[in-house]
Amino acid sequence: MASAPRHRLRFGRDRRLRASREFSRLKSDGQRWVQGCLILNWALSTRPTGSRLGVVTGRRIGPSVVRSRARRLLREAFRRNQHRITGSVDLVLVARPSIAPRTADAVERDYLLALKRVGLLREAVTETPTA
RNA sequence: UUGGAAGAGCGGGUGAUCGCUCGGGGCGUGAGCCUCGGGAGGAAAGUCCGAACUCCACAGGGCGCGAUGCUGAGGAAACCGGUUGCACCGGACGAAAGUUCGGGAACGCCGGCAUGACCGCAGGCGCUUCGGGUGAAAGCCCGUUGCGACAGACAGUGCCACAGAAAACAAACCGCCGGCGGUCGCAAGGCCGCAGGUCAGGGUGAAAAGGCGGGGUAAGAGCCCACCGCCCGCAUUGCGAAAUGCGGGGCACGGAAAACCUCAUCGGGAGCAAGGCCAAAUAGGGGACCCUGGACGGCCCGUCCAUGCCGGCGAAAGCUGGCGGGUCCCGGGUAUCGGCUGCUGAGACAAAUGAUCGCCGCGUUCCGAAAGGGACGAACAGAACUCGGCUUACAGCUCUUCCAAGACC
Repeated sequence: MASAPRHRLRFGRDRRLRASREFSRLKSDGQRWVQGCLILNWALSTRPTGSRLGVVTGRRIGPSVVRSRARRLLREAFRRNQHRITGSVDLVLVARPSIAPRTADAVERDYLLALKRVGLLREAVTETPTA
């Protein structure tokens, strides 16, 4: 019955980082962890409305179609697991070139492992809800 | 049927769950929620050409720079105007399906409508393949195949590797020819040497300085002649590229114009990070330099226009100070990838168009006698103002035409 009161997995504009200075702030002042095909930059946020995400896909990971796919996969990993983050955090996911051949499942595993290593992952009751 | 070439088209479908984005409608004090609808490509790519749109600049001439280059007649979209009036919205009628009226403006149609290193069509010229005709041959003619960014290499400057004696005001290696000297020989003549003549022959080369036949000559040579080719001029025909004819020239003319260049035609510049509006303002601090500047944004020329106001000195010309003006630098202000717009029947601005799963279809392969089942795979690639052309990338599939091979009748 764990899925009955399930939170919505929305990802609207208020859940994204949109200002350039916020990206710069996280890059200079935030914490940093490298895991597999991604780099995690994060900092605790004072906003009460929930964690926010920004995605960086540089030109060196491939042509436009590869960059778009990487951005969507990273965004999807955040969206599906947004309620498992402890507290309110601003985080930036930077794609690395090795993301290109990976499946969505593999990207999500790297993402969750990175969150776990930096202590942002809530180990709670939703560990294995259904499957 | 298989394979190949050319051309054209397609570039998986469908459903569920969770999401994104834009617009319409509804609910909510609000955050927001619900619902309906739209949401990547044939190349969205490269940015090679052009158009549209926007701003800036703009009396004239010359130089320079860039683009184009056989001829003729055609062919586009965005955009603008007109017409029609789809989606959608509103009103009326109706039980409903729907009908009708108004708004709306896409696709389409007509016109504005041009240009190209674009697309085919028709033609000219040059080279080329094959066949035929003619001729002693060279060549010429007819048909045919393919190719040509196809103005000029007798306006000029420069370049042409290697080989070769010589490579563009040509050239003498071998050979050929006569003369002189020596030598041998009875002689004809042979051999050696010297200074010459010569380009018919050999050899090198992508190319050897018109071809071929005859005359001529010591040998030769357009040295002379016929034919052919080439160049120049004129005439005729054709819209034209050109063709044909006549006359003249003994030939002076190799390649490359994608080395420079010459000729002809055309050409303002920058681009949606264009441009407009908003905030704060009839705001505005400091320093340096200048006072002739503009037309001129590459350079030059002549020409034209304006060259202000106040004060001091001076008879005036002029000098000088201030106001003012110009250029550059620093500072202040602060939203700094600022907001709105441009901007869309996809329309964002850290940038949506997605993720997962199921079924069907397609291809390869495996198991199976078959029915069927399993595994794997599915290209190139992602809009940012719009449009047309070009180029490049692309798994697989479909259609048309042609070619080759095979099978059957």
